[in-house]
Amino acid sequence: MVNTKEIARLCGVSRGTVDRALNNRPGISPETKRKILKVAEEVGYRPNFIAKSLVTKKTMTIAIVVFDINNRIFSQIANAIETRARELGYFVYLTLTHKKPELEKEYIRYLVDRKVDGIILMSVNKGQEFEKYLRNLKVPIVTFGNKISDEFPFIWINDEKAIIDAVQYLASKNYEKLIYITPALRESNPSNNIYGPEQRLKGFNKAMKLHKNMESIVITDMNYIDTIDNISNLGNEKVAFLCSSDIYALDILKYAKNKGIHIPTEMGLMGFDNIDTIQYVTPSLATVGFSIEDIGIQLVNSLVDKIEGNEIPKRIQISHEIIEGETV
Amino acid sequence: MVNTKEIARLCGVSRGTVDRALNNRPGISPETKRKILKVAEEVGYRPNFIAKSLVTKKTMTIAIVVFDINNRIFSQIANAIETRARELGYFVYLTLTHKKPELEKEYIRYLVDRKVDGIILMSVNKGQEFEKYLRNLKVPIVTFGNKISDEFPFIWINDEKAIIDAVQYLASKNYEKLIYITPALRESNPSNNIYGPEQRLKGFNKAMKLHKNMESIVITDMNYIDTIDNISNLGNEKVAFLCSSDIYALDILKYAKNKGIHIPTEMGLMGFDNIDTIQYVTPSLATVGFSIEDIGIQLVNSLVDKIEGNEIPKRIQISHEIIEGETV
DNA sequence: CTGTTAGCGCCTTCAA
DNA sequence: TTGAAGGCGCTAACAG
Repeated sequence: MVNTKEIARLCGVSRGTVDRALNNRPGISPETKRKILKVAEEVGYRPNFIAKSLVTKKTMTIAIVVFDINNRIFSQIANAIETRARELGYFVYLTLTHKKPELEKEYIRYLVDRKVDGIILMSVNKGQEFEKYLRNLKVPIVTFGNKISDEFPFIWINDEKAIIDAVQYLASKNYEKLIYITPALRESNPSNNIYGPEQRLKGFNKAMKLHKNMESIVITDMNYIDTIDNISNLGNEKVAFLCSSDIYALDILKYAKNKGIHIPTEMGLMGFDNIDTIQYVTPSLATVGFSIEDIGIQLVNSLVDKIEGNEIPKRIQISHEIIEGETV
Repeated sequence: MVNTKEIARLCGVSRGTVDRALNNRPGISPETKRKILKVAEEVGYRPNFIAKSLVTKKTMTIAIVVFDINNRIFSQIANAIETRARELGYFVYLTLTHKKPELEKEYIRYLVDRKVDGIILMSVNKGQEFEKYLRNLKVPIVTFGNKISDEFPFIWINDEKAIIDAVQYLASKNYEKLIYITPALRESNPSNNIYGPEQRLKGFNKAMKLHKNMESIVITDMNYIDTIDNISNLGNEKVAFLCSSDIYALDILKYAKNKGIHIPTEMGLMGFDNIDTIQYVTPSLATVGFSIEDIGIQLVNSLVDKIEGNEIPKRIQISHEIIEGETV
């Protein structure tokens, strides 16, 4: 691979002049510039981005750090992030933590060693120690899904309000008893960051105070299907299952079909996230939707803003809406 | 950020010695090594990966270049690739081409400028010019999905045989007429690489020669639902729809439900890919399955092998299987 | 065992 | 307008 030194030799000029020609810097005659560009073209010159990064201290690289992308919602976000980042000239590292706090810390560390310009993070870690860890890294960070603290910009919906709206919607459909499914709460280690699910649960509890005539059960079990199976008295009241994520709702839908339980006459069902998978199921699933793509775009916009030294908002709230469906 | 020069100064030794301590290189006394490591620890020294890459000419980075990851199958592959790559110490760039040939070429070029060690590619481009382009880049490449040529290692199932098996399976269920759905064939520009869909169609045509008593129609239209709607005579023979991808099958399933067409009594339906989405639909979709995770792992293994200078097989064939379902 | 020197390929400053 | 020199932070080769 030919470098600027070689081009300088070929053109009989100095490397500084070659640099001026190649990077449109002032202080060079049109002729020599033309000549240099011509030679560069001929020999197929390509700048070494690594060398450039070493001196400019800019890698034009950001990283997305997330559990995994098997869950639709994360792959959709990653897709949006990559697309927007490329528009702004950034390449993106994909980094999966598999919900392991130590791995997450290690990977973030490595990314900083690699001099990424910024990080988009859905964290498994939380707490003061972690905040200090991130702070010391001195790398621009924006977060989504699981908030870390007010210090790190958070771009997401209002989970609490969204669940309240969902409950309100179910109430308007005359349900008398709600069973809230949120397995994440027990599934993960207590030291893990589960801000999202926590906010949603908080919303649920608040909502129940607003609807005092409604009964409620909260299931935090990963074997929620078994648990449901044991609550066999679906008889007396009009009951609905509200799930903290569509994937659980889909599971329950499947269960109900197998059991021959008719939805929505025998039980109501509502999800959350509006992942694209649900468009293929029948009856169509009621859920809470929001623009995942918008989140991805805003994450990148904010991060790049921060990278460029601007102040950015600590919180951007994405709007949500109730998606009606045949399951309620 | 402190560097080796600073540590050398603090320890009163030369940078060479510091390097020996930090990188476990021989030729250093245990004491000085201990001392240097201690100081490095204290000042929170972190190696600059960019600088290191510049001299070693290794970035420990690979890239995955693919259309997008909205399609489940690609996000599953990307997930597997990232996971395996991290195990081997590589970070991965996610690069989406949105099926635009020029973008793909440009991005690959940039990745090479960034000195990625290798590329995992599902190509939109094809042809001799493109092959030459890749060859000149002199970067290790492995491919999946759309083969480019025998020159570039290809890790994938045998699409042709898989469709033949699918037809065989449908024949065993006594279907008399098959309608093959493969919109990709017309959806994309003729100069695009659609090796996968082409192989599958080839398999379908071959299979039809083996089953001369069966009728067949091939629909290459993106508006296949409309087309199907016009073929209203589902009356006489026992007919099945075979789709080149599960996403089309899911679409048809939805259509049939809306139309009140009963599956499988009034028509059979079979997909391809076995994406995880289908586990939630009823009736359960018959399809062709294979280990997507295995493909991801093998892609990384092969690429890294090649990066390390070893010869790797030009073709690794992943096995497939018929997944039975209630739709046939 | 340790220090010195010379790069990797680029950018930046200062002189000429 | 151009050239020369120095440095980004690290590795590598050769002396001592």
